[in-house]
Amino acid sequence: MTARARVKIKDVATLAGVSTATVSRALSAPDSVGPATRKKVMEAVKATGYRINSAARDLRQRRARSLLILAPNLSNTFFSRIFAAVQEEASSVGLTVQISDSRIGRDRLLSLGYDGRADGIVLLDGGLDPEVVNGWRLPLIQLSEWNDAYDAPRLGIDNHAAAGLAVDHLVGLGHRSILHVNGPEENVLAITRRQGFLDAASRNGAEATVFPGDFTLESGAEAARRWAGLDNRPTGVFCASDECALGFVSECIRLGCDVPGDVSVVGFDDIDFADRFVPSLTTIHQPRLEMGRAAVKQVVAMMQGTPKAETDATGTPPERIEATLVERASTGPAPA
Amino acid sequence: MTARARVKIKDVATLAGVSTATVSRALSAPDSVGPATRKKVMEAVKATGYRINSAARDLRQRRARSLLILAPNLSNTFFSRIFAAVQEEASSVGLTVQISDSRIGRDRLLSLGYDGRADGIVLLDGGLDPEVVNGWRLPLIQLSEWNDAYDAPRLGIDNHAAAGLAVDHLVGLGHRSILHVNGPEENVLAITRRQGFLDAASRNGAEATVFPGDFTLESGAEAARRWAGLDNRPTGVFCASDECALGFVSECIRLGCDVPGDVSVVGFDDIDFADRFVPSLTTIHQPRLEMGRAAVKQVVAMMQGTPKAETDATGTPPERIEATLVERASTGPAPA
DNA sequence: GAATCACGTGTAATCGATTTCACAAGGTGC
DNA sequence: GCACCTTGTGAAATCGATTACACGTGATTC
Repeated sequence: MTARARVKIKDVATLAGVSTATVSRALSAPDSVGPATRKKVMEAVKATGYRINSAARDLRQRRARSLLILAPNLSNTFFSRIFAAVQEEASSVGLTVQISDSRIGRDRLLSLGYDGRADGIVLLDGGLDPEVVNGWRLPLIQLSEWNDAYDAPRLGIDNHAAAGLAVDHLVGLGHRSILHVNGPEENVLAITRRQGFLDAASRNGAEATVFPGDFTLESGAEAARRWAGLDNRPTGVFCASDECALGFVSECIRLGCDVPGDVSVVGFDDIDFADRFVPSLTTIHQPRLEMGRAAVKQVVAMMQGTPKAETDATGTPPERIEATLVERASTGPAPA
Repeated sequence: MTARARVKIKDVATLAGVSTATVSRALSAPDSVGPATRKKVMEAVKATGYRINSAARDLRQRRARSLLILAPNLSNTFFSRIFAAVQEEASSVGLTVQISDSRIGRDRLLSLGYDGRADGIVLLDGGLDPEVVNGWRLPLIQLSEWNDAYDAPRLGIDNHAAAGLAVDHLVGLGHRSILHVNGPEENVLAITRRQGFLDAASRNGAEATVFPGDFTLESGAEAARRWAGLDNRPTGVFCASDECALGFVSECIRLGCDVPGDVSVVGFDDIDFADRFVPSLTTIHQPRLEMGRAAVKQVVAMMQGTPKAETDATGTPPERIEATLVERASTGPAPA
């Protein structure tokens, strides 16, 4: 409550009549000091309103009790729930969270993982320069997106198989010609989903078409206009993201087509609006809460020294988290 | 590139044949060392791959070059764009960003603003214990939400007036009976918007009704069901948030009502989906990018020592950022 | 030519914690 | 009653930077 100068451990020590070493121990390992001393210290702490100075502790302990989250676009709605999960889990084990757009300058980026402010990284971007990523000597986990050139474990759903779920669902409803609205060309997720789409279509003997896209609402709308102009319109559509799917559906409705009467649309991610949109969106559900939590748990495990041999083996199979298809109102039987 | 132990300033100094003081100066104030020395140092830095240890620098300089953002719910789509703006602006002035849910435990929260890890706070939550907030002795700005008990400047739109815009718009379209779906009882934004709604309705001589809500999609849907059960349904609806409005509209459509044919709906915030929803949502636009940027600029100014007298004057009028009404497809003339 | 100044640099103190090491006091075992 | 733990504590080194202060050099001023 004292509004004077910052109180430091020395002040607490003086007030309690002990040494700073004892105060430090009383706070970080209460069992290592005598009960009477502990009580005196705690009282002095309370009386002075002492709060530790993290910089000093971080310096001495050479760690920051902090995690860094990097994502290519902080305003992306898909990420926000992951941020929340990561922050929650991190906070529960006493770690603070630093967040940054991963598309800041190369040098700034390098510094982030190098300045000792974080002691673990959750990376949601597979598009960074591998040299930068591998240059960091910090426990790091790739979440959702990945890059084979990164020398770090990954965590996420099986995107190839998930795309298959979408195709199987559409085929099961009788759709024989299916369109895929792709994500950005160079994005691993997009590439994997696209391949999963093609493989599943071929496995099911369905006709497959692919339109370019970039995960955004606009690209979905654009694809819808292009789709509307086709002679033989595919009756089933699998979009590489929910935003794209929502854009597609909106534009269809605007163009006077009925969803799912004229065309069935499946999205990917199950973002918050997916079930509130009209029609609600059939989509691939990614358990983002679970993903965020698992990522933190794994980074923390690495921080606590999982044997190096295990963590930096490039061949480590990615940890898999189950994705499921949620059937909603944007898909229905193929029109006759 | 050397993969050996972390290199420190001493190593650079040795390699360059100068003292650590000179290295430090060469890096932080290049003009203060001779050109030849500077060159030697820079080369040594490059050769060793030296990166500063922030903990050491933070300790010595008693600052962290870091901003803390606090929001009541990190996965809220309204905030994500603000986060992005804050991060971008902060990064551009060399600050890193720490993020946390503001509804973590009181003690953890206190520590966040007290442990020297941040030297400025952007607070997006008006519902915290004022004792905690005022206990922090850090430049702090209230963004979007505010609390009169916080002893800190605020930044945001004029919510009272903005609600008026919504009402005026509906009245202008001929609606005489208007429903407001409120936000959480104790939330300042909700309270202010509600009051703005009531005042504007009375000023316009329109009939006003208020339903409870909590900003969520579900509460909007719930309100729609309740609205549908009324004998004399208001024809205009003003929701305290876009999510709520989207929930309301979705549910209306589900119930077979036409928007805006049977009922016109106005939202608040202009989140990303607002213009993609079908029908696209008429809403109050909050310039979140601008808000985030302005907040950072102001905190930074405070950090650099705007005279105390100015920054902690409780009577400082809140900085105002202009909100506008965006007319889209969810509102139309009142049915005859 | 003495006094003064500007400039570049090094030495050492400093930031505020943690942790190693040493040691005193009291308890055990034989 | 001696050797040997165990426990609790303090003194001082340490983490890795920044910076106050002092000093040497050469230029400027009168």
